[in-house]
Amino acid sequence: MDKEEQVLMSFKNLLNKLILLNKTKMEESLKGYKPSEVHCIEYIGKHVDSNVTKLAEFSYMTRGAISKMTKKLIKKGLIESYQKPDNKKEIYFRLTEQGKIIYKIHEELHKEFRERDKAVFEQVTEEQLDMMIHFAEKYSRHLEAEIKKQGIKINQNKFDE
Amino acid sequence: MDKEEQVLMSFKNLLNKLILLNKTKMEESLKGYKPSEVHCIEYIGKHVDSNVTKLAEFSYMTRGAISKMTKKLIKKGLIESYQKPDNKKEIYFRLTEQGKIIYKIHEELHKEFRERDKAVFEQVTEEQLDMMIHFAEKYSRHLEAEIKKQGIKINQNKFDE
DNA sequence: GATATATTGTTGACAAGGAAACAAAATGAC
DNA sequence: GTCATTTTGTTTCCTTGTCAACAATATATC
Repeated sequence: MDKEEQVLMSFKNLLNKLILLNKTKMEESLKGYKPSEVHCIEYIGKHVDSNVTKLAEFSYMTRGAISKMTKKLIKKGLIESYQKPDNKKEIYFRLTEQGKIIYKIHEELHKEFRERDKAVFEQVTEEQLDMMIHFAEKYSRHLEAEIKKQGIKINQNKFDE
Repeated sequence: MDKEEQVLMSFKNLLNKLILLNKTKMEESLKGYKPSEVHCIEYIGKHVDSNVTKLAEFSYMTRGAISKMTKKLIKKGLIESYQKPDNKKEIYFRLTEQGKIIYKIHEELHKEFRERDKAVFEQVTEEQLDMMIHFAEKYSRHLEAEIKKQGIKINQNKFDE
């Protein structure tokens, strides 16, 4: 295995572990809420006028899946939908009071995770962090161009958090 | 969003795009074979005496899921199982001739992917690659320790390829 | 304006994978 | 040796998410 592959493998491994650990932690603090649901709440909490399509793109999931999930979140009373007077097609979401509580807890958890991993980040310089971000974004843009070239719809699944 | 978060977000984004693109490419070349199946074939091709448990650990999936998948792969004639005379419990897998063909095609695809992304890697130095690998592995080990501390079983899903 | 095309959200059928319970065998404790 | 514990693989039930078809609305073209 050469270095190119090694980089990607180590990233995959890292994120798998991170997902596993954080998911387990989250299930303790937020019993009854699935990671994908919390993820959805997080996005809605951070973006005004989020709708099914935008959520799907952000989450790398299909609109169908998001449609079902938002319905469930509405039923659970965590989000509510609304429309605008000049558009009868698009449906937007916002958090309910209960949803905001979940959002808050999730934020706290994130802080906890950061605290937990602080030691690791203390061992790299800011320049190194910048370098990695730059690399990942450059690579991302390269893939983005390839995806466009192929005419692939970004709707498939994977890697949330 | 601070830099710590930004690094992880950019990694997630990168891998999501990579998975999406490679998956689509793979579905063209290997019609009828799911990414998880190919992934499984890849592991079996690379490791002698692979069994359900090892495959599960490697793939971040449950033994149940792997058990079902290997059965399907056997039915499709891509792998075969065998046992050792001194162990009536463990069941090992190896590729059939047909499986080796799939393995080969997958290898070729990988080369193709590397070629496609060469330009990105040409813009970073070997030291930078080393640095990133080192960071990811260090972080991984940190999480590994945390996971052990919590007594979590590594069995959940996510991030293959 | 009218009409074709694209976008948005929804649904039902289906498949993949997780959780938990289980049997069989291996390992460990004594 | 015997008995308890652990490991391994399997199965059943259930949840999640994809796919594809669809209706409703919006946008583009003429």
